Amino acid sequence: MQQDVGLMVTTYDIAKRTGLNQSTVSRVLSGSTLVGSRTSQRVLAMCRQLRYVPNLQARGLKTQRTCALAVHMPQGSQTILADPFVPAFLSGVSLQASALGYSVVLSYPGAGAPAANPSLLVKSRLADGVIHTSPTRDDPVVASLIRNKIPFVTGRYDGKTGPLMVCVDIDNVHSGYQAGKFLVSRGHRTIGLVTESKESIVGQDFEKGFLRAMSEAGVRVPPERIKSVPVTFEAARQAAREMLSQNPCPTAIAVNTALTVFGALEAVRQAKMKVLVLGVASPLLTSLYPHLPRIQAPFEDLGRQMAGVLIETIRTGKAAATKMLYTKIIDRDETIFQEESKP
Amino acid sequence: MQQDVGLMVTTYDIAKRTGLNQSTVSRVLSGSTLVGSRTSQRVLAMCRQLRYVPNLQARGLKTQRTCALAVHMPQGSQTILADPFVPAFLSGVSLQASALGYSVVLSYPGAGAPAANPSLLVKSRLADGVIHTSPTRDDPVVASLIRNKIPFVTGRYDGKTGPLMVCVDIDNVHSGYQAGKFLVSRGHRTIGLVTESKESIVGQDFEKGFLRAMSEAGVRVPPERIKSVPVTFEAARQAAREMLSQNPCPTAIAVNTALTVFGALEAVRQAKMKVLVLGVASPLLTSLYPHLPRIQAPFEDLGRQMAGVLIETIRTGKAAATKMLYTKIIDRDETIFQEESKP
DNA sequence: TTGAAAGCGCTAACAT
DNA sequence: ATGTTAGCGCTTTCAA
Repeated sequence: MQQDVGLMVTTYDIAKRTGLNQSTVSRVLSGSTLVGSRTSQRVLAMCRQLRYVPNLQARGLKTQRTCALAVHMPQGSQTILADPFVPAFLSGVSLQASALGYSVVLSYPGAGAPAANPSLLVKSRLADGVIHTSPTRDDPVVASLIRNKIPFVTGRYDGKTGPLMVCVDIDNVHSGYQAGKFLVSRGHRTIGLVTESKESIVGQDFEKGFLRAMSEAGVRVPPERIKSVPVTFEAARQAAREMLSQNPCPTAIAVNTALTVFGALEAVRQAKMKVLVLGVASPLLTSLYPHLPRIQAPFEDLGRQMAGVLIETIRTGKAAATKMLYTKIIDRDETIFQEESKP
Repeated sequence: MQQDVGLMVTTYDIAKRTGLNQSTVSRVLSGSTLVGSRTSQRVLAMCRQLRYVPNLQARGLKTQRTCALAVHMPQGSQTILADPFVPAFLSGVSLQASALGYSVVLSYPGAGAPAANPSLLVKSRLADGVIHTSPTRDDPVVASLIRNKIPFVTGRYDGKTGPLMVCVDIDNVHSGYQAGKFLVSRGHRTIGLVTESKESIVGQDFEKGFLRAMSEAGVRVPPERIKSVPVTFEAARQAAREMLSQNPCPTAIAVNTALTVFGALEAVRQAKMKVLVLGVASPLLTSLYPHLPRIQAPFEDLGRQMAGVLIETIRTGKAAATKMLYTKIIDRDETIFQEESKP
């Protein structure tokens, strides 16, 4: 039995105890092939015995890598504090990162020096690249990342791109299209749409896909049946209520965020009408309304993919290809609706 | 204007360009007083000009610190993926950490080598200490942390403690007590209780506080009016439904998790009864039922406090004092209910 | 196949 | 008040 010394065990200690050179120990640990299998055994055994753990700071200083990803959360604490997808997303990032030998550092804006600026996170050698969730239009953070030649991945972005920048996002055009196709396939012809405000690319894309599906089905959607609202329960309820008082009244309403669905559902409930609401799934939605079809957005997978693609970019030194993820529509019987043609 | 070289700017570069010694540059940057204010100016100016960013790996290797905290998330991906408080908690941790000059690394279990074991996170010099959310009974992670002399902070813990271990938690006895007092003060005398399963310390504490309030008010609570359920919507709905069919029927039900409230509310709705449900607040609860009193748990503050206390422990080398945080009851008119005496 | 030696960028004695 | 020097623990040439 080995006593637990408080001091750190180094490769030098392993070398001393095995009678080998410190660099040989290092070779064994980095899996070098140019080392005898006998010595390799001895070294490995001693590492276990002394509970050797490599010092990542020392390794990183030498190799100029950190093997860490920084996740930069969006501004607007209000939104982000309540976002039900943050846990799933972070879990995806973290699992994929650690599967590829990377760790994850978190960066919320609003505070201390390096955390505020993602570029500094990399320049100060806290991470090798940045996951920048939800870019704004002409995002200054994106500009800074490009200017500083930082490998990073972000969502769909319309502005200037860079050689180490990758976009991975959920395809909201596809999502809206599928939602539309689904409702049509279930016999609906008078369909309302509640999306987040016009500013949002997410909302715009969803609407575009939705309208394409309508047009393919020969369904006309008058402007009063499309409402863009702030992402709040109350705004969504108002919008849906107005829609329900129209003539003709929609038989279904599509909603593109996980929060606003509840507002629309409440409006329907209060109006005591039988109108189908098709919205983005959250665990709570399924609990509250178990027999409702829903749009399932792959947030954990988004985290996984972003981490994977970023690591690839870091390793190869050139941007991986843009990647799109697709939402699924889960029907009330838990089957998956899939319209073949993607827009 | 300075051209943007891709290479890293070091203190040596600053020294060369100012004609000073590299160690003098280092002194200036670490705010040493034994340096002339003239030279200090020159150095700082040159640092700005060359956009110098300190290399934290090098600094850490030398100082044997990382200035980073590891946050270790609990097991059971199902729960954690849906937990609405994760974002608020992480934001609190991150903001407080960066305010004190620390960064945050994330560790979800279930994957790669160092991430799985919080002790290794510190031994591999990825962090100086660990935030271990929600310990289990006789938690092996806690044991490992103690054994390895790792500074860490966790929730309320009954088992063996260690010299670098701190507990910070929300006082659930107090929470249950306040909930009980509040309901009594509003005239209720027949009150049901739905808590999470008997195994959970959180649930036990809440029940203890609740019963104390009842006993102080001279209200007897028969066992059938207390139900411990798994933290699911369905289980809570069942439990509440049974309770509503009892005779006498409760006029109020207290619920101690943010998810199960919805189940209880649904049961009340379906029974078409006017029974008050007092549960833990989530953003969605306030949206869906705006005119309901609620128990507000300070999760962002919990993150802040855990980070603060952990950093203190790291810096001083001895455990900070245990700290308790209190929930608040927000009444329907948004005022805060506060019973003076704390249990 | 292994050893010797240099050095990543920084801090912190120690010397001046 | 500033310069000199020695490492922190590791990887990686270059020799042997």
